[in-house]
Amino acid sequence: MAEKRSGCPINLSLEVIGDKWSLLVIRDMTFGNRRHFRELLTSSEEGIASNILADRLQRLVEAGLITRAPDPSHKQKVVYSLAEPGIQLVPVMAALGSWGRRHLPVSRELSIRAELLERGGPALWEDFMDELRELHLGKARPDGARSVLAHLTEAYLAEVARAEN
Amino acid sequence: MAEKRSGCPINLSLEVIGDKWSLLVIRDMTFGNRRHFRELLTSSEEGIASNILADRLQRLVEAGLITRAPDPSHKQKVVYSLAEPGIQLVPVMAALGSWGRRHLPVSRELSIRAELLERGGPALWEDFMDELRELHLGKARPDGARSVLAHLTEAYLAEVARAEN
DNA sequence: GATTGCTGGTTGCGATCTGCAACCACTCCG
DNA sequence: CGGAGTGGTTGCAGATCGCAACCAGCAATC
Repeated sequence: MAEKRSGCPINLSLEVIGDKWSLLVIRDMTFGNRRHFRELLTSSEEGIASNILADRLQRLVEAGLITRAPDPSHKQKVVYSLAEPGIQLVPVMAALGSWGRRHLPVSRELSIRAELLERGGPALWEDFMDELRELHLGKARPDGARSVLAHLTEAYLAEVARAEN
Repeated sequence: MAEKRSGCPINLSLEVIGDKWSLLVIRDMTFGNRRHFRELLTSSEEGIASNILADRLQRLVEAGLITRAPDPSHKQKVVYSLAEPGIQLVPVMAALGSWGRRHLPVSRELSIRAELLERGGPALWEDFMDELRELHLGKARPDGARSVLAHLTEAYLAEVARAEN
């Protein structure tokens, strides 16, 4: 954070999320709705180490992408939430997912969400971001608004079930 | 490259371009039309070191994002070109640029391109990618097709000139 | 035909980051 | 009180990074 190699938007973005783990943490919070340290640690597909996770969470809080708050239900628990800048990474993850799906050896189960995000386009991303604002920032939204998260998760689980048969 | 922590598209993408330099090299090739080692080395806003540049170029070639070819005009010269997967990173860079422009302390000159890419939307990106296919892959395209690169570069230079006054 | 400069790199080395495993203080539940 | 669960911290070996210095081959210059 001290550094600032140049004022280029791409460069500055990379200085914040240009490493192998930060965006995966955001991804799990966004698509997996994981909010606690242990959830992020043990449910990670890639097996992040606890010290790396602690470091990344701290950095992301400092950078303003996520927030950290005590959980009233348990005095030692901590809830991590996406802040607005973190929520707005949805299009970035969608673009990255589309690219990876096209050019890299992805697994079908894990790429179904990327496919749906790509097909849904910006309109779907906006709905998803509104849903995240509700989940993470407590902003109410109109009754009957579709749950993109549930849609994505169902599709993922269906693929998992299909792969097992 | 040997690793493959998971089959998630986002994770796999990060394993290829998830570091602080790879995407900057692609950016300079894409928006600055830099094709030679020295160009990439000395014109880099961020001051990449030569060993890092050499390493990243090699990795990007191995990953299939760019190609390396001898330059007929000078037996020791080498030309680096974007391959199709590298060209298709345009939407990723556009998304990353939009995000950075919104949430980070960018400089005006360097963010004008991100702004134009954002305003132009996917239609502009497609034209730009077609132009890159012509420049890097030699694929002809219809006469009279607009040059997005020239447009972006002019806007950038105009901003530089404006900042000096 | 020696010099000078440009070409794409390589080498050495210290600092930093990564990844694994073990450990810790605290809190809630029974 | 005992045990499971909480968010982490600590130690340490190995990999990676980043800077600076250096290098051999080629081409134009003097």
